[in-house]
Amino acid sequence: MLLSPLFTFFDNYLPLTVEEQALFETRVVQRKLKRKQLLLQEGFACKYYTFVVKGCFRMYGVDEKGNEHNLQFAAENDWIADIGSFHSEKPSRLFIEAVEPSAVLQIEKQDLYFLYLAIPKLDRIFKVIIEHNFIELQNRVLQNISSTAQQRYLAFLEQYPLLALRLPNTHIASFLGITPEFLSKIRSELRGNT
Amino acid sequence: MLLSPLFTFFDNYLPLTVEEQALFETRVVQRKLKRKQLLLQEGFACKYYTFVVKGCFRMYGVDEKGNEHNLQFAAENDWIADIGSFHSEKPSRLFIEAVEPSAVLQIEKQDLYFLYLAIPKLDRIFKVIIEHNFIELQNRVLQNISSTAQQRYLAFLEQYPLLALRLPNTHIASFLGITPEFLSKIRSELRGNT
DNA sequence: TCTTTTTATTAATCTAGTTTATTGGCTAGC
DNA sequence: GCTAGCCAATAAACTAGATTAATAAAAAGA
Repeated sequence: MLLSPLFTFFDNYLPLTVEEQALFETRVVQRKLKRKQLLLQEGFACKYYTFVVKGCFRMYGVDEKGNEHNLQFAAENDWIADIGSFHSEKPSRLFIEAVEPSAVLQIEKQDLYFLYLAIPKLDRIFKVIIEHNFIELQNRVLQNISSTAQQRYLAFLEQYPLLALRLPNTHIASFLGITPEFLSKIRSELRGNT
Repeated sequence: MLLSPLFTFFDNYLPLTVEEQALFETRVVQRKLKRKQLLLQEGFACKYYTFVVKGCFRMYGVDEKGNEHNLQFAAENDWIADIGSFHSEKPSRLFIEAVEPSAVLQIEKQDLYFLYLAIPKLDRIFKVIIEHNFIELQNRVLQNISSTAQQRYLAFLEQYPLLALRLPNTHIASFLGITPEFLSKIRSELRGNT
């Protein structure tokens, strides 16, 4: 069944009953995306909370010079959305793009709000999910303000070994806040090449 | 009354009933701190979720060279805790220090968990609080990977004008991920001095 | 008020990371 | 199985920001 990865994911927090799952199912839509297809575009409100079933996404901002900066990646069993824009319905400043051919489940705001009321434990579940994401992000900020690019790259490899294999280095460099050229230099130094 | 700032704070999300407030009161302790006094020390578990009634705190990590890196500030009506350590009860890698003489309200883990069960809307409230903090942190990460130190300093002044007046520049520099000397240079450039 | 500790500033030198340009290898999609 | 458009690597010149050191200014607290 299509939603089973999502319910399995919830099982890690608080399992939903069969009735709750049925209710959830009526409010979720599935979608498939090709490589480079956008889930969210700057200037538009983020309409969906998205759960990744298969594939990989990146959320990024574009600066005044036109450079892209990867803020977040999301692969299987991750959620991705511009949460601020989702709740406020204001235009987002971010993009979300499929890095690979992907499959997702999406919930609209009105449906998520309905589900929060109908299934109170969802407040608890999403509170814990976002707490986890918050902790991860806090570690990243601490890394950013206290470590060199090489240390951050090594930490990235350690924390996301599978993502590191799937993503082009240029996306990893952008996530780390350095240029692809400098990442290339770091990699060659780590290799020990002259 | 001592807890009124906290209940006023909750009113911005979902107001507590008088009964709920009374219940809350039995699980909260107040505490006063002198300048430089620690709420949390590296190596110890973070025992409390702390709400700042008066004063100002900084949460920071110390790197292998002994340099401090400010991860977060918290002033009146902010919450502060090492959330990961609080839930897991594992030793924290962070410090929380009073930057000014301060007054706080604190909840222990067992009490917070009790309150989550007794007052279900607290799940909702804390979900929204942490969502706000998450969005703020995400903006900061995007800034860190995409802007120069000067741009980050100007953004800090704009976003936290009052904090900028209360905090020594050395703490602001550490928050921005630069040295105090370089912040001094930025400030002199902004002043237009030769 | 006075003393001690903390904080801000300046300047010279050094380095991590950027910019720009060029090359060759891949791989997606036809 | 070709071909166009990515993507990785390298290198030289350049710049944002770190480091070191020394002095001035300002708060804290008693």
